[in-house]
Amino acid sequence: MPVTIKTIAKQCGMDISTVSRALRGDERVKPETRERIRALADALGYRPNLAARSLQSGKTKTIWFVISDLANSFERALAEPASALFNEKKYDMLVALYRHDQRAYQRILTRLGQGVADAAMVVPGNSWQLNDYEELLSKKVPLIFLDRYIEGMNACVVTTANFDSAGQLVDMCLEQGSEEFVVIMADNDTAAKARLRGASAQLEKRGCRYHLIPPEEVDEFKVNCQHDKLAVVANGQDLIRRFLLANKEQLLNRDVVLATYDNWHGEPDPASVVLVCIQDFTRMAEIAVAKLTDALNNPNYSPEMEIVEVPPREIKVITPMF
Amino acid sequence: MPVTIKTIAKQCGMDISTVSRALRGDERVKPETRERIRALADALGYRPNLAARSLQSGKTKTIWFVISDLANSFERALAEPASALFNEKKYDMLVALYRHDQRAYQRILTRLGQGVADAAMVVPGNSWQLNDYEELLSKKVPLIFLDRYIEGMNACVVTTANFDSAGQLVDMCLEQGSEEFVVIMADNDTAAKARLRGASAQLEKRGCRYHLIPPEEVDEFKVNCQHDKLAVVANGQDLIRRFLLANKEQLLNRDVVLATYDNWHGEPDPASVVLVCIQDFTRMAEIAVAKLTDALNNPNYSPEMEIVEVPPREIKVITPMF
DNA sequence: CTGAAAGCGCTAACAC
DNA sequence: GTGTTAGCGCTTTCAG
Repeated sequence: MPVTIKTIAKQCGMDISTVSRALRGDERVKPETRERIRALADALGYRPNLAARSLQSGKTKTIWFVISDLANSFERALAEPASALFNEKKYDMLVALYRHDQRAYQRILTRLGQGVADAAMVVPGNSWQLNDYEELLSKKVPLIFLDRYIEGMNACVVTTANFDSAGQLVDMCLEQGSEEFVVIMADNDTAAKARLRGASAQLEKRGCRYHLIPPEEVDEFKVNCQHDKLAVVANGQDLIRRFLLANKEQLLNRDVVLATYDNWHGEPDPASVVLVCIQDFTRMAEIAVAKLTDALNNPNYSPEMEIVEVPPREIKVITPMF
Repeated sequence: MPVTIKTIAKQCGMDISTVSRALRGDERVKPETRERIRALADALGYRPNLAARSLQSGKTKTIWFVISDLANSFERALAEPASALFNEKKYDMLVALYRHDQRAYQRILTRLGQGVADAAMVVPGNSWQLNDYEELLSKKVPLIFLDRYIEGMNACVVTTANFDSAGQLVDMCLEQGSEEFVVIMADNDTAAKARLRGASAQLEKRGCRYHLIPPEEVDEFKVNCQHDKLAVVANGQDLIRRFLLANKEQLLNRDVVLATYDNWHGEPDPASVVLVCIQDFTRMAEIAVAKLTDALNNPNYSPEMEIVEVPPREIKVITPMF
């Protein structure tokens, strides 16, 4: 039998309400009895039943961080600082995975609607609909979107300054001498869209020749370069590698610069330089957590559209080690 | 006001108990009324309150997957299949991070003791103590350890066949012609220990010259090679790269083979070949989930020491792309 | 087939 | 300073 406040009450001949008060540090309980009760609770290994507490209070002191999977460094880099920050504010943060699975994701939203968490941070999939969230919005579950968001949705969004950073990457490639560009970018979510627009806008502005490759075609697309110095800009190392593989011959005698986001593993080969735009995960986590705790502390919270753009932390320049 | 079974009961003039039964598909409710009630519940957007349900039942239908952070591919690769498998069995799986932080980890164990989850899968940190778990063990919370475990603990463990796989890697390096080995491996957890033992045992058996480098020293350790064909065996790409960096000069004119676990990003440079032992994450997840659901369905479950060793899925051979 | 009632563990308004 | 009581939403006997 688990130890409840009732057990404790019996053992020390007090009423359960006194025990409850003592354990939660209510001023009205006489200091001695409070200590006596606490000591007893400790001795018995008492643990408050969270289900009961949350049934009573309507709160869980839990936040869900809803993401597709753990493949993307963005989500991963965010999870750790966010969890630490929530812990400081006496919340537990848990990661829920929807695995690119519509059913799993509906299930998570349903759970949130059932009050498993007091609020949620979400990195949505790119086919998600506004009306999936209607229930949560109407229940006023504080919600914050990270990186990308659902268009038309009334919620706070924390995202990297994607348009600007893509332009910055283009300019840095130019500084490295690039004369022609390959841009491999999707436009299936708001973050990708902004990057794509940012890169193209800058390239137009600089009057550069460039090729736009949709990620689906990267394995077949044969690029037709006119210049010797090529830059490849893409969302992630994997896309770049697949492009390079598909265009091996073209690239053998060319000077290549690569530009991407978040991560580069290993040598720059076959490029001379890799530029990596590192997003400011810590800052984004801080902002998201602050916004969410504000909402939680605000009794008449109501969702409001707001987009917070966080500039990248740095653009890392990776050169060969060997 | 949220919709409860009471709301529904009032609206259709039935008792709450009937509504409860109808919603959970109890045979005793007349099919018509059952449908009527269900339709009404749907229309009102009823969502069962999980806190209430779990207070009543003592169950949460939730599993926690407790890991340090999302940096290791092992934990990440496990999370997705495990979460899918649990969903199939009507459980929600959530990832809890302890961030290499003793307090965070204690907090998680406390929560588990408070019944936030019906069971947990744990990848423990390497300084964890048996007595941290006493409470959970005594409360008979089903627990399963993955990859590594707490020595002396009465719990089921699912791990890769680390001893054997390390030996296999050594042999495959030999097949590639390696004549001398560098082994960079820690011995601070049971999995690392097994790999270290496995590699050394095989090297002894084959009579190979080898150097053992503790990970802490990898950045300074200057290896003194006698042969031209060197193999570097380590837990992870990062350690290997740091070793290579620290021993650049030594390696310039040597033929190098690298061997590691789980992942290799990018080109093999400066090696000719990288051997990557891929653990069988799906299989491990399957076993862990099966064991755990068995325990959950077993009314008189009691923890029992058992180590399940899963052979690696494959040893991938990575050769240069360019 | 349905209703009445107890109770899961805890909190909080209200007594005294 | 402490006890009494009602109730959070749901499940589950037990009656009828």
